[in-house]
Formats: sequence, structure tokens, C-alpha cells
Amino acid sequence: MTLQPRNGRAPSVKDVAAAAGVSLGTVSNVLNRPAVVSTATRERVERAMADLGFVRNESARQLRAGTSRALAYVMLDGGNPFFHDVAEGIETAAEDADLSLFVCNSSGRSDREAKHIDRLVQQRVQGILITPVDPDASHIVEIGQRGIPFVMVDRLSRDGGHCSVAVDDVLGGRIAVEHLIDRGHRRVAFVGGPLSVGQVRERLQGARAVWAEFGMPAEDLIHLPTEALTVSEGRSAGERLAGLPTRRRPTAAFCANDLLALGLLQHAVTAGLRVPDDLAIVGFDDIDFAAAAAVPLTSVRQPRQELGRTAARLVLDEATNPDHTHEQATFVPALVARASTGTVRR
Amino acid sequence: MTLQPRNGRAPSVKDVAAAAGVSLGTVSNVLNRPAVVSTATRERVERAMADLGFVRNESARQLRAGTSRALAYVMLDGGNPFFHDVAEGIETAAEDADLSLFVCNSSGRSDREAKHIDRLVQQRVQGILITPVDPDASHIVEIGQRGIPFVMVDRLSRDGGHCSVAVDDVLGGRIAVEHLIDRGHRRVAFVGGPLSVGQVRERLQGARAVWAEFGMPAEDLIHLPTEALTVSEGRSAGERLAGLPTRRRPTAAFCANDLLALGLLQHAVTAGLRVPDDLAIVGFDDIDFAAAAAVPLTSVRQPRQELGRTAARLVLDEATNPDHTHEQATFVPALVARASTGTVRR
DNA sequence: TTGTACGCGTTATCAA
DNA sequence: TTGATAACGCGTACAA
Repeated sequence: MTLQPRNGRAPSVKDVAAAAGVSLGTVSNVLNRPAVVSTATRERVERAMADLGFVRNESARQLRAGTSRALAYVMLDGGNPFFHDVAEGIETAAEDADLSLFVCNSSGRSDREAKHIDRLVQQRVQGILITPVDPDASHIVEIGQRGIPFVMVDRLSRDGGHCSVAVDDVLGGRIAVEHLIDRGHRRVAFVGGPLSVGQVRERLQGARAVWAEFGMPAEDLIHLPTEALTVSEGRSAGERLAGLPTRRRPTAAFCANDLLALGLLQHAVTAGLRVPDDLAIVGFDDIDFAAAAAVPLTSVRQPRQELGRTAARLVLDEATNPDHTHEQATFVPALVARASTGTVRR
Repeated sequence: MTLQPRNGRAPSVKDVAAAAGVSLGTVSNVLNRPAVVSTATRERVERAMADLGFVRNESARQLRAGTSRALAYVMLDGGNPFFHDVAEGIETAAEDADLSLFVCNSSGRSDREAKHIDRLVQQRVQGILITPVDPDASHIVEIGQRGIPFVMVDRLSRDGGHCSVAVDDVLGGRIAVEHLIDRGHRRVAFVGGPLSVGQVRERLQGARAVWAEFGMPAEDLIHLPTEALTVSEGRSAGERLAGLPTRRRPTAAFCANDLLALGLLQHAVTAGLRVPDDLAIVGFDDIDFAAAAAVPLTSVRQPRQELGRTAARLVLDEATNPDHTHEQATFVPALVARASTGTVRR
């Protein structure tokens, strides 16, 4: 390979044509409809491309085509493995459709999210998948108004104005707390926040619903609010929990996600509490680190990869199918019981 | 906002010009040199842009400019939070330079890596940052030959043919094992593999070097090979470790990364071993989950974000500075001692 | 089977 | 201060 770029610029089809002694159209044919080119010339052109180190210019193709060959996923928190797993699911689907996937991370900040979306619209991506900071923010709503295919991930659409995929968070909250009641717990903490996050709200709602249905007094389901869904917030919730007067101290905690649960678990162990005997813990998401915790964590599983794959399927349908209708794909969460809730009380 | 796209196509500068009753060049001036346009016309143009929902077409800009306004990072394992933190560091630097960052994930597969690179070259990204599966693979070497600025992350360049950033892995291995010797351990396991991964090789090398310097018999530093640097491989290493005859069983393990260490920790706890009393554990990377483990993990810290920021700085220099010279940025790792090695033996 | 000419949206240059 | 025009690299009618 020579790789001799003419004065710094990457070789174009024009250069290839000149090198191969054919016309520009022929080179294009070799690239896009090799069948209509004679074997001899095709090989000559291909050799020229290899010699020059020719690479198609995606921008030019895209400009010509009017749209790019890429999908994008804007995730809420790159530090949470849950979103990475969702992204993996999206990527497999994107690969099957021979599309690139741009993964962006808003880190829970609305301004960063808006900036990412701006860029993606400028890139003319085929579709946007997003787990939004706030589903009602104007920059989110505008995506749909622009006519860009988009799907909300891990959050259901309220008005059906677009596709979405999520698990039933209310149900998730129900099965988590039902499991704890089943294990004999009569005083339980819900750890999670802020309540501006829809997922947190609904998981709490499910927890409360099932708690009431079992006839338990509302004041025995204590809400320990957190400022974010992170390990360190879980740790701090643990401190507050330990500070409660003994008669009010819960024997179990249901955390709004696994990161909180891991933080809580860590603090509990540090504070000398035995898990699950002194404190049982249930998480949410079932990320790989949940099973890998020193006391493996009971968790409410979300089909992470499948959420991603389905979301990708939906954007692609919206992007290509003129008869597309918006769809709210709801998945059923499942409890995965592990050691952190392993004992039946009394 | 009307958002009335003419027959499906997004509005272009041409449409804006027509709507505002000005020429195309004026619209361009409003976008790129607003100072040279009179306030009146500028406002008219801006209103037209808002009315039409005009968004610059990045492909066209790029085609014109000859290069994109994006950087790319191809990471080795998206499931390892270490790489996410590196990516965050890169992103901050990219943001400062007003560049987009495309994050790709090879998942340790060379074919996926090659595919990603292909696409990135087609996109004409300004530079590529990569933690390669195999630094000597042809598709890696070709990046440099193509004249595309690129930096190897978490892996030093052997021949200096390109920039790279990494910590001193040999030193990292040394301080980990020195810490264990210091804590009184006389039989230690190195958990990690495959040895085709340079980082693993060098960490082992450092471990062996310091072991020898302290005059310890080589056979008391046992290598427990793994097939990957994952939690589940750590767990399986734990099983093998437990299976060793008591006289040969190490009192401490140094793991090639934190994921292995977490898996090992989990198995140890399950098997009823007390950490650190029965088995002390040192990890590598100091990901957030290390501190968050139920027995907080001693680990060799890498300056993850700073690795990323430095790498970004280097590609940008290569991309913009004609006098650029390749640089191997080496960082010094630091031991972060936590509970998993908390006790001095005997 | 191959070659020619045009358009995609943006920017920069030059002329008015 | 504004307007006309050429160029970027590619794909595709259409003509030869």
C-alpha cells in the first residue's frame, strides 16, 4: 500500500478514476452496483482504490442521501451499568440494520442532554433513542415535532405522541415489597429519589399499593429520600437508617435501583449489621454487580438488552415504515431472589 | 414555530434565504460572521430560521470543511466502569474544544473494533483514541499510516510511532505486591489473564520483580490464570484458589483488575472465608465499585479521568499543531488501602 | 458497459 | 453591506 494522499487531502473517487484510467461514474458503479461493471475494469478500479487507500466519504454520501446511516442513544447515566446494557441491546439491533450507533451521556444534566440532541439533529441521525432527564422538557418534545423518529427508553409515553419502551415500574415496586412482606418483614424502608424521576415515583407507588393491600399501616413503610440514584447516596441513606430509633428502624429496605442498594449494603456491613438478618435489601434493575456483591443482591430484573433491542426496532420502524403507529412496549419485571433477602423472619 | 418542512426535506439555507427575501450568502454570513450583517437583515434572517425550524446540516459543513468536528474513542470493554471514566475525561476535553465525542465499544472483539474504525475513518473524525484489543493488529497500524491523529489509551506505544497514555503497570504491580508483603503475606496469588493482554503481563511482571527483590521464593507467588478480566472469571479463580492444598493456599490475592477482585471477593465470602483475615485482596483500577464493595477493596488507582483528558489533549495537538511530536504520557499509579487488606498478619 | 452532467447544503471568494 | 458563484465528494439519471 502506498497511501500517498495528494497534498494532504484524502483520495476521492475522482483520484481513483484517474488512477484506474476510467471515468468517475464507473468507480461509483464499482462501489454501488458492482454487478454492472466488467470484471476486468472492476478489478482495475479495486486495485486503484487499494493503492490509494481510498475510503468513502460518509459526509458526501449522507449529503447526497439526505440522511445519515446512524442511530443515537442519549443515556441518563453512563456510570450506571444498567444503561450500558440497554445500549448493548440497541447496538446489536443497529448492527443488524447496518447502522452506526452514537452513544451519548447526559449524566442527568438537562443542558448536556439538550446539547447532545442539538448535535444529533445537525448530524441528521435516522432516529434518536433517549432516556430523558425530564420527558416534558422542550428540547425533548421538539424532537418529535421535527419529525425525527424517536423512542423513549425506560420511560412510558403519557400521551402516546411517540414510541416508548419500559418495564412496568409500578408492578416492579409491588413484587419487591410483596417479596419482603412474604419474608416476614413488617417495617420496610423505601430508599430512593428524587421523586421528580418518574421511575422512582412509580416504584414507590407500587410499593405503597401492595403495602396497603396487605393491610399494613402506612407509617411502617418509611420513605428515605435520596438526591440521586448512586452508590454514595445509598451509603448516606444507610447512615440515616441507622440513626432511626430502634422501634422505628425497618428490618428491610427496598431501593429504587441497584446502585443505591449496593451503597446501602456497604454501609450496613461497615456498621456491623448482618445482611439479611439485621437488614434485608432489595434492589432494582439487576445489574451484573448486583449478583456480584459480597452479599448477592435480591433485585427486580429488567430485561435490559431486550429493552434496547425493542427500542431500536421501534425507531427503525418509524424511520422506514410509512404506516408506522406509535407503540408503548411494556415489559414485565421479575424478582430475582438472592442472599440479601435470604431468611424468613420469625 | 411552524416547522413546515417542504416535502419531507429539512429546510436548507436556501429556504431560509427565500423566506427572508435575502440571498444565500447573507444567510451564511448570519451564521458564520454575524458582525458583517446589518441588524435589520440579521433579525429578519434569524426569524426566518426560527419559523422554518432550520438546523445546519453537519454533513454539508463537513464536506465543505474536509474534516468533521468529532473525536472518537473506541473502548475495550464497555462493561468495565474504568473505561467509562476514561471516556468521561475525554468528553470534558472534547467539550472544551467544542467537538463531539463518538464512543464505540469493541467488547474485546477485534472484528468489531475493525468495523468501528472503518466507520470512523469514513466519518473523517478528527482523531481516534483507542484502547486496542491488540495494539499490533493491522487495522490499528493503518490508522497511523492514514495520517489520522490517534492516541493509544491505557497502553504504551512500543516504537513511539504514535502518542499514548497509560499508567506504569509494572510499577502498579510492584506497589500492590509490596503492600501485601508489608502486611505480612508470604504466599500470594496473582489472578489475571490472558497474558496476551499487555496490561496483565506488565502487572504480573512488576509483582514478580518486587517479590524477588524481597527474597521470596518464586513458587510462593502463584499465577491463577483467567480467560478474561471479568467478575465471573474472578469468581471461577476463587474456586480454583479454594481448591489448592492448604499448605500451598495463598493468604492474599492480587487481581489484575477490580472486576476480577470483586468476583474473587464474592466467592470468598460465599465460601465462608473472612476478608481480609483468611484472604486479603488487592484489585487494580480503583473503579467506584471497588470502594463500594461490601468489604471495600484495596486497589491500585489509575487517574482514570486524567488519562482521558490527557489523551484528548494529545490527539488535538496532533490534529492541529504542525510541530506535533509523539508523546508517551506515563502516570504513576497509587495504592488505595481499604478494608480488604486491612490486617497485618501475625 | 462506460462516460457526462447535475444536485445535495454549506462556506468562501469576489464583485457589485 | 449584500449577492452571485464555485467548490467540497458522492450518487444517479441519462446519453453514448
